[in-house]
Amino acid sequence: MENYIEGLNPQQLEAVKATEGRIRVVAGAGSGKTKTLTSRFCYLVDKLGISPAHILCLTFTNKAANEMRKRIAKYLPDGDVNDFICTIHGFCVKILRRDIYRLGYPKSFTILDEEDRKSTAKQILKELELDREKYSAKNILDIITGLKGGEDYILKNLLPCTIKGFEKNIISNLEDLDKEDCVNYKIFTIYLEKQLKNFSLDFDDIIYFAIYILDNYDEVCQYWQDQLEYILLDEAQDCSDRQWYLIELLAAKHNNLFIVGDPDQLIYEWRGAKIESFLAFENDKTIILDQNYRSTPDILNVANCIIKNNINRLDKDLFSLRPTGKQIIHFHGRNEVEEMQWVVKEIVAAHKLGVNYRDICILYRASHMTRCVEQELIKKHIPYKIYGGIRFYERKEIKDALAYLRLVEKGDDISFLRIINTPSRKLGDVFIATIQDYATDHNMLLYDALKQMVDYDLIKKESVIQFVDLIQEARNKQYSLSISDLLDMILKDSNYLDSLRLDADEERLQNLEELKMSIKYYEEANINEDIDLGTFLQDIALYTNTDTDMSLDAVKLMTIHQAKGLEFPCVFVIQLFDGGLPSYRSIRYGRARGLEEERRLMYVAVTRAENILYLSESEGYDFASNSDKYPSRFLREIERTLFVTKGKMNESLWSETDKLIKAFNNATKHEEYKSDEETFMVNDFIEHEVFGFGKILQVNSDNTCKVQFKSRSRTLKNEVINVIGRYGDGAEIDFETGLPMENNIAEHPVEKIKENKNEIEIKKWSKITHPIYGDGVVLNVYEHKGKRKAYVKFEQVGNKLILTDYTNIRVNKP
DNA sequence: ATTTTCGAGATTTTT
DNA sequence: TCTCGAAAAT
Repeated sequence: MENYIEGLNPQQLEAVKATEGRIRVVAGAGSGKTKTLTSRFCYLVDKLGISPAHILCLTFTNKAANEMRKRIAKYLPDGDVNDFICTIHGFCVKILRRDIYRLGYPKSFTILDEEDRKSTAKQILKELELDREKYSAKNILDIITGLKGGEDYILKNLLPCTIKGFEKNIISNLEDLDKEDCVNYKIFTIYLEKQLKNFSLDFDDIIYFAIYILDNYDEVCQYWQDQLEYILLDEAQDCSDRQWYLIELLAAKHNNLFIVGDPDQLIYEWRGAKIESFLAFENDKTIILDQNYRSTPDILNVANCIIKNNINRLDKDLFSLRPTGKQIIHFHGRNEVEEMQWVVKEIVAAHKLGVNYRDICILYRASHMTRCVEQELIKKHIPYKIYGGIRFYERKEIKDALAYLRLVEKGDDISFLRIINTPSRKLGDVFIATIQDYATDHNMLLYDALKQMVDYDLIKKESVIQFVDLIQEARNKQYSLSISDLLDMILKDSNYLDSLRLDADEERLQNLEELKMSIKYYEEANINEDIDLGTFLQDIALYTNTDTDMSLDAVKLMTIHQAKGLEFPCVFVIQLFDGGLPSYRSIRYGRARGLEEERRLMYVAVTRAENILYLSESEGYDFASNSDKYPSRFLREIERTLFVTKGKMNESLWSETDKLIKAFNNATKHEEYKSDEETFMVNDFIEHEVFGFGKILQVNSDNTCKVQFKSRSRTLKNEVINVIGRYGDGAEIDFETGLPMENNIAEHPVEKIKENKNEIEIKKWSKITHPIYGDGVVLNVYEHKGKRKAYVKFEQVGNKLILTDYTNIRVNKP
């Protein structure tokens, strides 16, 4: 039982044992992040006697959650696996299942995946007869995501309006909007209407609705805050603002929030993650894990070379104590085929030397890049498996099968439209339009409309009557049959299986068998729980990956995004041309932020490798960016001595890359990274997220400062430092406490706060009480970036905090 | 009314 | 290479 602590290094151990308060761990790639998290979980249960039911452990992917659960189960003898090791979305669904009835939604609300959203968007295109030149399905979804992410949705209470009368609410705002916005809001309204009609939430809504319920129903909020004594958050750098808001809300009572992340591995900026959120996380203690146990020093050197070109980051160099390994190889192909032939040749060679296929991974930026490697792998009869790509639950036959189940359970329009003519019942657009009209006239769901029309003898088509009979029968048997038997019945009676057999579609049939197996497995795993069809469908909607058999002895192919958090002895990063990685889409118009995110992606790719790293690219023409291919600028950033180039390469290609870099630099929008109008002055006392307290020695013209920290001075970007005080010339700082030495102190600012209509001063040495942190002493009051801040030492927390919100503070009489 | 065929145009990343 | 829509064929 004790052994979960074995083999931890001092920093990891510190992170495990710092159980109370807000702890931030900056965990570099391969620094034993998962190990630290699992050990901490076990420590909480084992040493502090906390029930796993009171520990929330949030991850970003199901894969990570499963891995975590598996590892923890190994140490906790009872097999005491709890429900609260899950993804953020998974946890929000738990919140919603319990309390969404308050918003008038059924417990078995539907979860829409991307394809469902897309088909809804297409309906809207048709209904509004939008100009196809101007609007596409993707376009519409972007508008909707944008509006949902915008302030209006939550703040102006549009979200609860999805329950009733939202239309009025939105339309009343229309007059203020110019024409284009008007169309956007119209699209948005119709989308919400469709969602409401079917009681369906998309992935974003899952988070927003959970926040809404917690914000508006105090007893619900209390319930969860009480329950969750400790919260652990994995991959914290990829949290969006909304997710942060949710997590902070959940943690507000016990305030034991432990976050682990690596700013250098932030690769979801495009989904709302902000590097600043992680850097600005207010914390009692920051622990840095910078020893890498995964990779050889050679590989780490390459990674460090690349990532240090990012300006907006924490300056930390990973080190490895492993012996020097195999040199990194770069291959240049004259064309794509040559590149892939070389990759496959190296795989064959490695395999002959005893490397298992399963230990080899091929990484790429975009999923369509698999094509060319696949061809070569097939030719040489090398087993391989693509992870992601068309995922299991996104396959047509699986979605069809699940749509049948969903139609039985809920009768929603999206499922209905998906399978009403699958397999073919010889029904076309005209037929569906009549049903749609009927449904609109009577304000009904499409399926209900169809059923009524059949009941009233308005439809006499045999195939349709059969269809309705089938669904009705399935509904009758819904509670008496197991889910797998129910599915069996539906697939047989609907002739879905027969239609596949007719096409001799062996693979699809096999996939359906696999689905049945996984349903059986699900039923067995939850045998004690009261699962119904609705719960099952929600669970499966979140579970987009099968990612089970990682053990299969086959070469792995995946996107870099999917490889996050994984490691492989041998890694190939392919298609490293400029425009591929960095992707031309991210860096056009000179987007500096875009380029930095791509660079982090490259960093993630390189740091997946344990022993051997291959980097390959080739000449030719790229359809996507409409340009010739040249080596990636990231290859250019690697010191030449750190890798060897193979293949016939004309050195002049590098200068083409250099031209691209130059063009980019000319177009770069530097204002993205411009610091605030903050003035930094020599002798200002500052605090840095990681290096702690320091004093400014020198202010440079390029938005950097030279800062004296305890043991050494560093030159840092202004953005990453925080002024905490200004005490006049010659003042000295205590590097431990951040306080000025007693001599030479200039005047202290005084902050006035309102309490019960009376103004009360807080100033240095004021004693205050905070609702969460308890009693504390004010060490300093200052203004930073236009915001009032108090620097306070709290007794209970045992550390100092910067407070920005005084609303709940009580000042104690001296 | 449905299915097949053909050609043009587009291609990131995920819960 | 794949996807989508329109036109032709069934």
